[in-house]
Amino acid sequence: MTAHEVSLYNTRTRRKEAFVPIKPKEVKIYTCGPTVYSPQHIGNMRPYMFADLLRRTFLLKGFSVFHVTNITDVGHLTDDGDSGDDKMEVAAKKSGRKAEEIADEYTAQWLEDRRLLNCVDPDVLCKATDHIAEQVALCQKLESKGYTYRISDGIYFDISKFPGYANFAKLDLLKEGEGRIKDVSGKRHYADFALWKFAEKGVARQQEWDSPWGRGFPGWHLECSAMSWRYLGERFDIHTGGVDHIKIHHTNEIAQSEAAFGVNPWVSYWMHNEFLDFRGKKMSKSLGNICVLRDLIDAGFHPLSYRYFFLQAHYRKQQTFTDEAMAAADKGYRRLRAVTEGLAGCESDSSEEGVEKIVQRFYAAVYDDLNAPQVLALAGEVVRKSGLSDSARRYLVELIDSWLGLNLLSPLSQELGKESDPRIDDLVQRREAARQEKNFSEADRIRDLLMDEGVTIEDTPDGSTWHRFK
RNA sequence: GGCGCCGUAGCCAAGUGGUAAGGCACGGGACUGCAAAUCCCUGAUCCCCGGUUCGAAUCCGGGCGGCGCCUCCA
Repeated sequence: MTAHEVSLYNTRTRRKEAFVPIKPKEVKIYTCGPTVYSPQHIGNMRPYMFADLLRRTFLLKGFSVFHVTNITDVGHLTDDGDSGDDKMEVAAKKSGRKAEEIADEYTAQWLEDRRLLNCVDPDVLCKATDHIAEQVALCQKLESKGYTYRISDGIYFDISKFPGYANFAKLDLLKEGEGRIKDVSGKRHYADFALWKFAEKGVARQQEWDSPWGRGFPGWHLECSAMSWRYLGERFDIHTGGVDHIKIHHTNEIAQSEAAFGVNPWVSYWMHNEFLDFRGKKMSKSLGNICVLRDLIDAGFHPLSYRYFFLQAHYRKQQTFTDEAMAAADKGYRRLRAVTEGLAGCESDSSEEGVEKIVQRFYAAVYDDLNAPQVLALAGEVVRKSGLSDSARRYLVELIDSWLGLNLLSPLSQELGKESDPRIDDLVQRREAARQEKNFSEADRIRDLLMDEGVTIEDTPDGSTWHRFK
């Protein structure tokens, strides 16, 4: 335990603040999850690695953590003016498959990528389609309190009934998006948003449900309020997501939740991760410059090298992804781990002089708004420059890795699986024999041969080993 | 047009008032038959101009440049 207090940047107040939980020693976190209509690219994974760090931070602090993440599998329109199509429906139509099938496929991929990136599973992983009743209930609650109105297209939230609407994102409602009101006839203000959309007559939707207002489907913003309500209550500590959600999605969540529950603030701390840039632009599906984790693995990178890459920059800053930077991260990660995995067999000793000082620096960096780059630098210092004994280093690496989540103490070679190939073994042996006879031209010929097919040889005092580098 | 962010060595990046973390690459050295791997050494005064201050990358003003949101996006 340590005296440091956790300091987090709160979007709601635009300041770094000391964290004060609603209930002592407990933290309730809600993370906006993926809309599973397409693959999640590596930029999409940033919010989950960030949320994972946040979760680990509170575990380190000795808090009990309850973490909820949603999966959006209905209602997220292609346009936030409430007039676009549902993304799931569009994807289903395009591929001729069932929306549910598509959702399952991309959910599975997302979960697999999370696992590969060592993101601990949330305590609750909830799908919007499994919580229609909660969404209907929340909409009814808002209706009974007079925050809604009905038009031909659906039930809408009336922002004029919620005076603080523009505060969170510091919106200038007179100037922004004035044209949007045209999108849906009957909307009173362009920023009013759909809580429940009616199914269009004559248009077959795969996803629609009965409700007090007739058949239809929930608006996208509603699910987060409804599901957090069910699992976290009417108020909770931290809500996370990408910066792109501040203006519309989170602003709407706040409006409907504070209106429905009569609380203020609904969420104490709002935390947002910045985007990943790729070739000078943000990586996004609409720009088409995406790259998924599988692509990195196929290029020969270790999946956790991408986590290492992520940890090299602060979550609140745009990070630039380049092939060169990714290769640098992969090299740095493998080198670090090659040293730390050797400590796994050591005793762990925290009593050595100098350990406590590093422990304190570690906590200070973690609790200062999750300063991962500094913690990563500290890990390198411990391993290479601290002058501490192996058992002291083992203690520190274990502690630091409990936050970084880089598997620093497990053997990399074992994890990757030792490849066997008798033909290559034979060539390596023939090269060894040639070297013994000082027939170096033959030895080098064999080495070049192997190099051409992506196999590199390493000579050690105990003989030669080989591995594929491609 | 409105709101917000950013500009630190070749690349990715910490640091937000006291004289620039870390990773990768490059170069030099050790090791090696030569390599590879490994280890050691090595580099920046912080976009420009002006101001505040004993002192600024760090605060203020003005430029230049890049990005994000305001339309789907983490």
